[in-house]
Amino acid sequence: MASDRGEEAELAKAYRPVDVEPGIFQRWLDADVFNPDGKGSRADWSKQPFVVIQPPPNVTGSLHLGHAQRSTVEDIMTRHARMQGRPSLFLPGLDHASIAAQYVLDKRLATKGETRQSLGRDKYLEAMWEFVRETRETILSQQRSVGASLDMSRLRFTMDEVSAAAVREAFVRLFREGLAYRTEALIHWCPGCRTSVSDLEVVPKETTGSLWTMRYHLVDESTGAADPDAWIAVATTRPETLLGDTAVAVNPDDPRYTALIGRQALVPFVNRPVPIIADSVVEMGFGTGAVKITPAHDQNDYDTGKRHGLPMITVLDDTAHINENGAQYAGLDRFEARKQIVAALEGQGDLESIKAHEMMLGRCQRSDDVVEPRLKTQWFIRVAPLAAAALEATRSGKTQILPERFVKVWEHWMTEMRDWNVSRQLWWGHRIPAWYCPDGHTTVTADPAGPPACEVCSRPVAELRQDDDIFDTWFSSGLWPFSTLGWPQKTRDFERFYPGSVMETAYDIIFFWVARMMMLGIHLTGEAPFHTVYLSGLIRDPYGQKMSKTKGNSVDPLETISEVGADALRFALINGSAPGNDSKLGPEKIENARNFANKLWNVARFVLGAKPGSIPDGATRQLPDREKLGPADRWILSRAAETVAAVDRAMALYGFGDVSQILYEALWNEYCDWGVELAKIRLADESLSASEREATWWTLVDALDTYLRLLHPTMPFVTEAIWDRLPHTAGDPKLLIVADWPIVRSDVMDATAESEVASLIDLVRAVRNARAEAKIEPAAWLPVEVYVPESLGPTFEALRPAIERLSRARPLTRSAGVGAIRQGAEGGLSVIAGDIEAMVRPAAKDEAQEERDRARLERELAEAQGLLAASRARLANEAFTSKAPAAVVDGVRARTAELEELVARLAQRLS
RNA sequence: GGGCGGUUAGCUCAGCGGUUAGAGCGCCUCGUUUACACCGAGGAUGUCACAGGUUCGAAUCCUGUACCGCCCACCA
Repeated sequence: MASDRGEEAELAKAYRPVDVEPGIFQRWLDADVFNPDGKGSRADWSKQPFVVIQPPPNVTGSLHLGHAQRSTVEDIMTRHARMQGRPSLFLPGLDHASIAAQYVLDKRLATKGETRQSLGRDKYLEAMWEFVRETRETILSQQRSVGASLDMSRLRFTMDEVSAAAVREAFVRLFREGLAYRTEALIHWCPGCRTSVSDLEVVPKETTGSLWTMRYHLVDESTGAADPDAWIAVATTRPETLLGDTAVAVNPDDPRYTALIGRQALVPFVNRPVPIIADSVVEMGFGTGAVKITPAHDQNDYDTGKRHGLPMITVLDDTAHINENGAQYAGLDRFEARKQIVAALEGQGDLESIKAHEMMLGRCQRSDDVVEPRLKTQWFIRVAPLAAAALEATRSGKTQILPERFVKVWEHWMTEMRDWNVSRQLWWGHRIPAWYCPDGHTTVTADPAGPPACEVCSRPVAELRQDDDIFDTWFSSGLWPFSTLGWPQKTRDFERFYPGSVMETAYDIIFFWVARMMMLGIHLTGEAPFHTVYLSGLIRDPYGQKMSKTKGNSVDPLETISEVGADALRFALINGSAPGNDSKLGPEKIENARNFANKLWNVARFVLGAKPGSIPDGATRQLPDREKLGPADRWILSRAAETVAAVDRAMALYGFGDVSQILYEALWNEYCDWGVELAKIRLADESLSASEREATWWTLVDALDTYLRLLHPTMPFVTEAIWDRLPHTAGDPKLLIVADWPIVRSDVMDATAESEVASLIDLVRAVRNARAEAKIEPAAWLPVEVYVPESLGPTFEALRPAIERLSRARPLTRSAGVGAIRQGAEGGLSVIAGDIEAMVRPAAKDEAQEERDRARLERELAEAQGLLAASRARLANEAFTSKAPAAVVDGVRARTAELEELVARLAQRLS
């Protein structure tokens, strides 16, 4: 393709992404430009490296729109930095996603009649590795199809050896510092996944349950037996846990129960006498005001139990069946046990009532099973000191959170966070490097071979037993920004690329991931892992719902890419979206983006095809000689320079949506609609010298070159394809991806050209408007007389052929004064555009047409008068003139004068 | 229960203290001028949710209200 450069490249009439994109990606790969150390890299190592951190997608996953959007944002930042010459790293990776991967694999095994348990740990892990080998390429290739310029030479997987070493090292350090500890505590248990999960993995869901009110008979103090006539009624949503009850609690201030405090109640079925205790957690107004306390199966009760030193009786096993402590209910599933217990209570007359009850029920994020609080011995990370350091980093500005409104959420959460349970009773993940000896000592080591012996009593390793559990996936994800760079080794990459620049992710994993990276990163490396946290919004369907395959409302990014191309998809995902805001993506938006890609493609076709024959093929691009330029040329160059400045400003604020909008408007409304249209006429103007026509063409090329550079991060494929065919300067690299980001060229900024050309564009618009409103045959050429102020004369003359053609004016005559035009107004269409006045002369007298024109002028007059009145009223307001800034007051004065002038002119035309 | 967003043209959204509130789509009228009908020219459409307040000036800032959405929270 490179060899086509300069030749008359035949381009398809419509932009066809399929013809263009695969080849381009391959060219980038061949040139080795994604790797900042690659042979095609033009990285300037004296500049601050740019490192974007992406959440590594799940190995078993496939691309959805959320990924596509994030990859796009990350890629835009990376490409932008790369073009600025900064060594830029966009590191690809995969997450092993313990629980999610096991969930998927288990389902798969189930179709073959196998289970995790039937295979056993080793076989299961083998199966997992095999599975992961199959799936891992999918998501990576999908990311590439969006155009993500990932440096594949640095691909990392959270289960690779580098990551494993980091996990062990991190854990050992935390353990030695007392920040990792093992204890029995109440944790969330998912009976479906058969593992504990962290607080975050429990999703509370609105559920209609029942509130059962049941009687616990009091223990007769003299006989020690249940008193059939005395009871305390308790309300519960979980009757089956009564098997594990060890108290009944009432509020100490509740007069109804004061007399009962200190007495014993008998738990049904298990016939356990338990104390009636007083605790202020009990709400007097709820239920009966008396609560059964099951410390081993409820967070609240656990706390109450701790406060009162109550026994904790576990009645559920790993599969949520009643265990041996459940008397006759042992072996029953929790819900079956509930049913039977309720029935039994009712049978013995101890069930007072059943009421429907709205409540929040915790379910497993992964399997949707109802999560069971229960006691387990697990490893925890002491979070308070880590969170404090993370908070310090955001408060001091070492790490900035965008958009800012998330800071409050962040602060709140980091302040309230409970210790993090990192043990998982799963197999796919990093096994906890802790060994226990029969004497109860714990030995922890980073050595992959394990410890030689118990570090307390020196028992040989053979007598030690390694912890069966693995770490929560987020523990290894939390090390991602540095484990990927080889930490704890002081590698070259770690030195150069840590800490990262921007961490990009959707706001829904701010706690799961961002918080953990911050805490672990600061603690283990001494530095916050990134300077900026950029939080993206979620992509929703056109109805604002989360997309999901089961709902059938999901847009498949790959399908979209095959239809409209990655560029259009990227543009659609970025345009009109603001950081942290959810955005909706429907077919219209994608179509609009596709149209934009096509527009760009076609204007490039035009420019390439319009090359004057006097310019040899393969000529080097040069900035045209300013002397040879027409006003429209100066205008377009100036507009392009202004656009560079505007894009730079938006980029600095991470306003990628703004960037896309600025470029959309500049390219379509300015460059295509006027720049190219004006240039066409000049290019065909035989009265100009060849060098002048060449200068106009070079201007088009120059501005297009600028726009392509600016647009490249957002739409890498089309821009690369077009740029390839455009003439280049000697210093240009072969590929746009490594070309220099445009600098703001103040030397081509030209305020005079901008305002003069804008005035004449307004004139053309006004003439067109008058003609259309009067319903004049669009194709008709009509004589137009025009008056332009003296100062505009030269520009007007230079653009005369263009104005003629674009406003279909023939002949276009210039009148010496306004008066002359106004005098001959009879039957003509009056046009006022700023300082310029014109008169369009229809071929024949047409009463209806005149009437329509008059109506138009009257409307314009009324409008101008309204505005004038408003302006005058403002100036008449003493408070305004004295208090508003001088510039604003002057602006209104000038505006008023203009309006007065306009009103006078319109009135004169109508008289 | 606490917190955070949102409420702007028929639809989706941008604008977040200063002239006449914008875009895309849709709609209406025209149009095959040799880049583009995935196009061009022109047009219509808004008490910027509501009520107060601050200000010379409010869609924009403050307070409250109403809906909608999300996040956090141990009423069993």
